[in-house]
Amino acid sequence: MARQGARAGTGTHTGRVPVTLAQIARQAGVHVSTVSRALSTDEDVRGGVATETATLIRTLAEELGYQRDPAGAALRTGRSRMLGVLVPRLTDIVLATVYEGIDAAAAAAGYHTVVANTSDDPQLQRRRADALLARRVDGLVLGDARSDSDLVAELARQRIPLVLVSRRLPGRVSVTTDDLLGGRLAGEHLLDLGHERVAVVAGEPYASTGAERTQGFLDAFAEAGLPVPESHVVSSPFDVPGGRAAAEHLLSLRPRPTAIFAVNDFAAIGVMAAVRDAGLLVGRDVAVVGYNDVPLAAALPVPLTSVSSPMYRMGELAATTLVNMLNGKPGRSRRLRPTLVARASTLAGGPLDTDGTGGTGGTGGTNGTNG
Amino acid sequence: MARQGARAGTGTHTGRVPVTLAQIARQAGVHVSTVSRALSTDEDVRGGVATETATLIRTLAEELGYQRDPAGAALRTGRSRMLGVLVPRLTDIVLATVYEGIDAAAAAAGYHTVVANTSDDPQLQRRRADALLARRVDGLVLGDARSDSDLVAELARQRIPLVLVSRRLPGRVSVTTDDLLGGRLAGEHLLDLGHERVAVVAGEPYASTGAERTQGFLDAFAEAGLPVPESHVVSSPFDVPGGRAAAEHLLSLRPRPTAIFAVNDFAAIGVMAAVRDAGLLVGRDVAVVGYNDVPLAAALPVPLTSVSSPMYRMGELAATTLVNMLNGKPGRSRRLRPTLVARASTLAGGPLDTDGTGGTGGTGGTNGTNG
DNA sequence: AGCCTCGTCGCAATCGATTGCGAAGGGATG
DNA sequence: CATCCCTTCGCAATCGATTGCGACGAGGCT
Repeated sequence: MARQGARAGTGTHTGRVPVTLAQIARQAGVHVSTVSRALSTDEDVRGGVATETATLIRTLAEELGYQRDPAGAALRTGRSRMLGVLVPRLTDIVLATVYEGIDAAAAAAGYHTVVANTSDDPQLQRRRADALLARRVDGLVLGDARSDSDLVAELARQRIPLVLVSRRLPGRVSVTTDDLLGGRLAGEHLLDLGHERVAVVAGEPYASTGAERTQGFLDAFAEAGLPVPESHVVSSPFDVPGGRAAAEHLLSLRPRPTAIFAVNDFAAIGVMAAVRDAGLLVGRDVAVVGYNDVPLAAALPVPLTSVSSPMYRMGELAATTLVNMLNGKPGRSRRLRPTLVARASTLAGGPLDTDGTGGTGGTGGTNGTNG
Repeated sequence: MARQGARAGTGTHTGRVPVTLAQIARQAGVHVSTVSRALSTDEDVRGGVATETATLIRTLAEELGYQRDPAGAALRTGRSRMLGVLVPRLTDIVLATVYEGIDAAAAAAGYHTVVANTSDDPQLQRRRADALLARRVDGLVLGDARSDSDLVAELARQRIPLVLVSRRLPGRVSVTTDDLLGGRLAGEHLLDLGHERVAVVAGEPYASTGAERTQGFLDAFAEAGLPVPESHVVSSPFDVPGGRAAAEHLLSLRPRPTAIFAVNDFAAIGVMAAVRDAGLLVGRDVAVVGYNDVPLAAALPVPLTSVSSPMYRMGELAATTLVNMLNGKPGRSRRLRPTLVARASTLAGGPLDTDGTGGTGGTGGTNGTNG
């Protein structure tokens, strides 16, 4: 029965007592239900209380430093005002950036978020989703949707409000970049530079991102009358070692491709390493294009040409979309427009870089604010 | 009054009805209080119910797919089983890794975590902390403690259980690496290589990490009879542009330093860029040492010598420490031991690297699991 | 003047879990 | 055989917020 008194925020006054609706009601000389209504954000509800009474209650609440108890509210309403977020890995700066956007937009709408890593592992995805649901989140933002898993379908069948982000899935509400277009931009860029023998590091087949970026790229070359043979398209993990291994294979082909498109910047960094190891020069002997334009891309010794995608904005939109759905509005998928940022990895010897060494770019943030 | 039925997890059976303690009690023919006790994790409490009854109830709960409603439990007990985490930025891979450790350990102890970015901004720190407290988190893990702010003191005065991670503050429970030792390791490494004129990119003065790493480094050189002049120690942001700007200044000094220690890997990457821009070769003309040994350090064109710190483990320990404190045990600070990983950025021309170009290392994960 | 309507607000139930207290029962002991 | 103790479990209060319903009073309308 011993309950420690609720703690007040760092902000305002108040001493020890847990300030509840009843406290305010007593001081205002009204019933708690009136206080509840006066403090509600719902317009219709607050309309039920006289303006004068409402302002009195609100100033009183302010003075006492009242903060609604989420547990009480959640118990009564059945909604927790918490959103669950699933990502492959938070140490991946792409998803970390998306998550920052999600959290910012959610906070602006009065929601908190709880995030969990799934390592792109179907079993972990299920476990983490269940854990989030056990926490009674009001909805889910999934950043790790796999086309070879039925987890999303199951969740949808349970009528759990959810929005996909970064990756798409047919028939689901999602917020992504237009990966087909992004891949096409990469292809057209290389076509403009005169490349005819190109290869693709295509990422994991279960991720729509890799698949669609690859498809868009292939479309561009096919339409130009230079179809890319299947042997020049290899899948790989979305990381440095993955890109490196894939590129080692591609560079062993004869005739050797003059350009490689990697569907992810980290894989592209691995590609660049493999190019160097083969005794070739990135940008002159082999052009490299990445995807996402992470801050590091511009800071590399040979700055990386990359398709820039609005990651933070994607997160924001995903969160607001989900919140709208929770408010009864229908969810609508969005595809954001990517742009290509050309740098030395495709332009060495060209207008932007004449000596092939590159310099370190350096406008990029690549931040490390820790210590 | 219309409450949507609680949703069951993806896992087990159950149909529509929200399965509560009352449900189970009815089916088991006992009172809800008995069910509550039988399902409690607290040994003393569960002892109060007969083993036979307990197992019956537990299997029944399992079959029905019962999941405790966090709101109800939180309302009654006053504890939410949620931990708040504050970090400067989640897009910083160092703190992201620490956070992954925190979350994993918290989950293992039955806690969820809620994380928020503060951008190292004192105002944001306060706002985010208040928001977390309003969510009634049971305790706080702070990864962004500033020596020039009294936020931590205020929180402590309010008797809010908290543990610092990554950065220390005098008199507070913290889990960090031994940054004095880490700085010393960097210094001794350069001394071993015969360097006599060195410089330090010291990070932000308000962060204990930068300050102590710098101090340890300076101690090593002072004890060797080669004190580093104050002009060779400059503070800077913990990011690439910050390190770059600081290094540009340091490289303009005459005589030029032969080695630069940056208290953070990202700053070190900026240093390397400045060295290249000055027409010098990293590792031969100027040695560079970083700190944290992020996966990228090994994957750079010139692999970066860095002081490796157990970031994930630090997070784990911080979380378990906080959970212990919540269980009444006294909190004890921990300082984990860092190790130095020597690579080409200090060894070019030496045993590990003979041509100065480095190759791209490549065992490092530098993962990007997204798409 | 009487009746109806609308604006305000109080009443009380309700959400789900926890826990101090007390009661009932069985077994052990004097 | 009576008493006491211990084990096991039920009772009911409680946490804080929300909300349908009903009551009351003032004002307007006929």
